Amino acid sequence: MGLRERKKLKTRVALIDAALDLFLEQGYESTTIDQIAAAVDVSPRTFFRYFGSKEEVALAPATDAQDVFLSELHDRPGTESPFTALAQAMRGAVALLRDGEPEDKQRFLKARQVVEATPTIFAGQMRLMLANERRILEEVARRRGADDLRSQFVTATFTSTIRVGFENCTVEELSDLEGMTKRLEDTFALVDDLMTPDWDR
Amino acid sequence: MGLRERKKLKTRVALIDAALDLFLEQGYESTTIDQIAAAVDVSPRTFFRYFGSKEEVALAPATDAQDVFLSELHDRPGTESPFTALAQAMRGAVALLRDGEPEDKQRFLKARQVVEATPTIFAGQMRLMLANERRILEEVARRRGADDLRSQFVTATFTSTIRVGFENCTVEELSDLEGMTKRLEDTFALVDDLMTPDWDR
DNA sequence: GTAGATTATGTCAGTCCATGACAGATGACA
DNA sequence: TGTCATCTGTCATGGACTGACATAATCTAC
Repeated sequence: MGLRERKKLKTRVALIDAALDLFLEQGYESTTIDQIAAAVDVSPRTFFRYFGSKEEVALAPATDAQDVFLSELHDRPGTESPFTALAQAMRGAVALLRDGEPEDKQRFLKARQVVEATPTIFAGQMRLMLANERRILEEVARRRGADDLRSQFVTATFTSTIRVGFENCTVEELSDLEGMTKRLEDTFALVDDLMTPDWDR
Repeated sequence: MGLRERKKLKTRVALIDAALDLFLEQGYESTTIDQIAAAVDVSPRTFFRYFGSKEEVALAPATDAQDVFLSELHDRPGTESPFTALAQAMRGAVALLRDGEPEDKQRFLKARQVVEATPTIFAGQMRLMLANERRILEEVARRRGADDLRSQFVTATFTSTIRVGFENCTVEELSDLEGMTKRLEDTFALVDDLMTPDWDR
């Protein structure tokens, strides 16, 4: 990797970190692009060369996490039922974060706090999840061998499950991956309980 | 109702109609507040006295529809299971729209087209639905006698069901309540199929 | 290492969304 | 009719974003 590429990556991460710290400190709305840019010592115009909007920088960690999830999903064995594969991919993504760089984990947790505290950002995350849902649907349809209403429902149920799991996290659990994992497992277990056997086949 | 009050209501509806027509004609992003205000012959500043943001005017019909739904939900008999009550309330809300003023119906369908065509507005609608979900959860928890994870899941499943039903609408079905109704019924039937008996009790 | 091509960055000007302040217009009501 | 409350327009401002252009940094080939 050349110097230029490394420098860009560094600036990008610096912008995300500066933005998240400012958002947590003084709130998303009252933080200006000028402040974020000044903290990293770049011009405001440069900020917009890295991120298309103020919202995008707040959602960058979530976006990255979703990419990790999708990559995990593609690695799941084809024998697993759709929902099992989705749940396992989620566990895999969380495990990667847990065993990875502490800085990445911190960044992810900070971003989650910002998302949770800011309605407009929360809506943006929903948009991300729905965009992702299309790619998840492809995988579900592939495993079930049918791109129909039922595949859509399986996919939407997974999205709901993740969402409800996250929503139940208390403030302290938001800064702790273990707590988040437990909430997710509880919700996965409930789905197993309420669905008819092979509902996702 | 006094003249002043009637005039305000008239201006509000005129702003919504003008905005929706412009959004459909030239797209949401490329429509300016100035254009909307000019079409109704008020100052741009006045627009913001009726709507807090450009997004709000696009979501006004959706907001009204959700209020109707909640009111229907409260009217459902207490003997119905939570999910049944939710589905029936939805049917009731659609029926009200079908049998009501043709203009209201047209406005609702136009707004749905704009929502469907504009990602940022779509995200906004998600935010609306999630805000509503809290009030729906109260009703579900009341009927089940427990404000727990399961009540949350029932509520989230309902939201997903509505969303999937709407998503499946083709472009022509978006301008036709009957088509939308059929999609919703298909999705309700699927839920009945995939869930264990009394899953929502 | 130097020249020339690429690409990143800063500066500047401009548009649009959104909000506060104030003054004038209009409906409400005794 | 006169007074009061409320609505509206005008003006000024700040902050998000974008296009255009010049400068500076990196890369590539020699």
